[in-house]
Amino acid sequence: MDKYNHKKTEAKWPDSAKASTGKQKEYDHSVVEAKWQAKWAKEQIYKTPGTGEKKRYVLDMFPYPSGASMHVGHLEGYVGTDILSRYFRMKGHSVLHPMGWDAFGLPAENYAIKTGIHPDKSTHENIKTFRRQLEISGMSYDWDKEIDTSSPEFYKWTQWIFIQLFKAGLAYKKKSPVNWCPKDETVLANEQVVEGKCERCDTEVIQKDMDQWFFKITAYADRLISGLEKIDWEDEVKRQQINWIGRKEGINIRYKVVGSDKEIEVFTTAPVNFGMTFLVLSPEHKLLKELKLPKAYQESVAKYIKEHLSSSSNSTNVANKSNKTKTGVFTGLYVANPINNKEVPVWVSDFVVAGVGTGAVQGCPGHDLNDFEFAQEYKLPIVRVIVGKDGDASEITKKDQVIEHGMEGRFINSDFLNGLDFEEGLQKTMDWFEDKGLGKRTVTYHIRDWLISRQRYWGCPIPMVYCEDDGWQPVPDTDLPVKLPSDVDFLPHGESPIARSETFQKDVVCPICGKQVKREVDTMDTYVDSSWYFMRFCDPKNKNEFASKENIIPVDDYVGGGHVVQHLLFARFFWKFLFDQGLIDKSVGDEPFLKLRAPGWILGPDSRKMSKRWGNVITPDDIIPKFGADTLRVYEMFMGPFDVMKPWSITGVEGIARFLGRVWRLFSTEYKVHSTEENTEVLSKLHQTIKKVGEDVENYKFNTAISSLMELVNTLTEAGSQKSEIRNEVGKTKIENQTSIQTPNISHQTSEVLSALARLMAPFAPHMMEEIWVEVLGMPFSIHASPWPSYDPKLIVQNEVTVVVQINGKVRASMKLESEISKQESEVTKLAKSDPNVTKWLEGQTIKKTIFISGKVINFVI
RNA sequence: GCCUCCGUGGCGGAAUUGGUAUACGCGUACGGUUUAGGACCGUAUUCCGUAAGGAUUAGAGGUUCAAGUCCUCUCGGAGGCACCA
Repeated sequence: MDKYNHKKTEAKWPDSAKASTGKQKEYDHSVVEAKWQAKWAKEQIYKTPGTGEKKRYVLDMFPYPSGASMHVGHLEGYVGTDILSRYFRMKGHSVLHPMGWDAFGLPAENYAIKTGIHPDKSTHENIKTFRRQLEISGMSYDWDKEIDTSSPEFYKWTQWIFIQLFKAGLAYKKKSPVNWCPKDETVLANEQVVEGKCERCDTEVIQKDMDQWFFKITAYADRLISGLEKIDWEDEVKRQQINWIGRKEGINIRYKVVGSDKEIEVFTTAPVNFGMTFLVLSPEHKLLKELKLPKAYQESVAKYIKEHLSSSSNSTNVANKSNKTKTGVFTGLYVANPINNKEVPVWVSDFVVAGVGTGAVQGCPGHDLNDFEFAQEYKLPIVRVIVGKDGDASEITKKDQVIEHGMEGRFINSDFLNGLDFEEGLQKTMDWFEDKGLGKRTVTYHIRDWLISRQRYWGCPIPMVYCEDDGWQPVPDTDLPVKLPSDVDFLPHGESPIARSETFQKDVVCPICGKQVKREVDTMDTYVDSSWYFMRFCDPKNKNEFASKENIIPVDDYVGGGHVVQHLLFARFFWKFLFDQGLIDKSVGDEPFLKLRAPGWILGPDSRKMSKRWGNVITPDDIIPKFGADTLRVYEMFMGPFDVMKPWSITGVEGIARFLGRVWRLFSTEYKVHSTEENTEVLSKLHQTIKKVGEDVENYKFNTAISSLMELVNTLTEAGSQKSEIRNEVGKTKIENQTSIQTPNISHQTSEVLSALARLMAPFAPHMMEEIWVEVLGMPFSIHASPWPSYDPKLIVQNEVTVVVQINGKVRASMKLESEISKQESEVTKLAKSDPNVTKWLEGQTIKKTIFISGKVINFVI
């Protein structure tokens, strides 16, 4: 603990500048940062330009303003997008960089239950804290575009979009088994159930039959997969989305139950029907109630069903059962396999899940691992119909002999399929069933329709009324928004607290017949708000539309973590829907987030996740008063790659503070480059850095951008100190005494270098660079509105390069050569052979081969 | 169980298409400066060795003139999916 209690010790910062010379102007970050933050706000320099050729939308996933304030980990993504925004503004783009609040949500309501403080009040207090923390961090948000999902101006349009979905047949109310969290007393979407538990409170989720609102996201399943090809996201995230959607092509086959007129339909992706030896129904299967079982089996089957009826039949996120041995029971029934006219037994087992496919599976144990395990457990026959690439055609008795779909193989023991390739044979089998009218090719999905009803208060009211004559009707546009009532008690009673509001149901009439009706009392999942907020940012004050068509643009750079499946999938669904409705311009495309990056977590100094529990939470308020926002920003970006986890280090922060101190002194000390040689070296370094920083920023490689800036600063400092040494000898003057920045005296040549350096650093350390720009370099306000430096490719080329001499691949010497010479093999060979280190190794040897890599390496093989 | 990504000094981490491994920063040591300092400046710092030299990117093999980078296996870590038919 003591190592990290920097809060307690009075920091000695920021008096570094004053220390080295009594005359130098001090850099007091608290004064400078406050000064420029006020000026930037007053001059509105971050206002989104109304017009502009090169529009660029840079967005953070907006935060939920929780009671705990922001910590330095939250800031990482915000600093990244801030650097991008500042960089693109300097590059001449019209940047839209807004911020807002995902203000509805359960924690505020739970807090209200505990304390009696209204969610509206606590949420807005939290927003104030969050906004202040962002402002003192020097963020360049256009605050004119700020939005708050809990404001009626915003949720009016959430409701309006709901109604559009309803009118398009994509919002519907249906009674179905749903995930119910007994602690939060609300239903949850499948996406919000993690390992059978509530995502928020970790309570075991139970199943309940309830009448709920759904959005038909399944209608977009295919497009949600195919659209991923067009966008720049991490492959990992794309894969997770594809996985969640879970598209599978296969066939539904109907089997006649022997001695009955009933049929059982199974879904399979791999109909290896000559290897089918049984059929399995899930315990929930409807037919089990309809079929007449032989007496001898009735009792055991009923008992099995009772014991193994899944507690969460609808959810595919059921509790972990996969490691258990499979159980099951024979029903006494048989079905006929038409392809070989064999009868196979029908079993019941809970390894077959009701919600997947048809809830019934054909058992082909030779070629499916689950079927194999089941067959082994109950001594059911195992027939081999595929030979894999190992050529083994013997009886299958071991797990690793099972050749599954997707592996290489050829058919055997399968009549007309014999000799066919695995995949080809499956297609032939499907053709056979389709021809006979016994089956039909189908596509199944893992994704379910999105359940959006919540029995909670602090959310957007669902704008629907129920009329006994006309059914569910949307509230007319002119009556929107349906305002959230304030006269409620928050204690949950298994229904929405709004149900107990006296004002909410007052004078509500059916828009069709005018009869007195009741409003829907449930609210929407907060993911509905976040599914379209980024569109509202394009036109946040529009009173007539959710956002006008000409203003909506997709997000170019979207930064945020988590929510990989939920938010990103839901938001893409909304965008595609509104796009299809013609409410988004066709030219901008049907994907909302063109590039997506997730910042890695910042861990505590103890390498544990920051949390109150470990006492390792560090907030911007712990750092900024002592080190300044610039130090915090540069440190967070320098820590490591943007997208990986990394631990906080207070000595690392101090290192950055030292670096910025060096930068300040570099500018505030008279600096000149004298000889031509140093001059070109410095210029070459500068132009290399301009190129590298630009490229790195665009690729989110902020850590290496900063290290190259450090190298440039080191080069400049060295060049400066060489000059000072000369003066020391000649003029016998001490460096410290000769400088003062009161009247900057900077040569033309130098100011070009320094002006470029200041601009390169401006996105990272905006306050100090503004101070340097205006007060030291005497340039007009603001550095953040000045153009990004451009580089000259000719100046990047170094005139001296190092060529390495290898013997058998081992480095034996290196030579500094002029660039031109380093490209000539004969010249380099001659020079290399004359190097004493090389001759020593080559003595008495014959060179078998020489490999020459122009300008880099010459390798002699002996 | 399956899939994906990752493993580089005391630490965080750099390294175009295979072409000087350890950039940059932290820490440490010594020296300087200062009334003093946890500030600032300088030098050193992968390991072994006085040196010449040798070893080194989790471990073991392989391809290559040349491997942190490509291939195979093993170990370790992170994440995702998890009876998906």
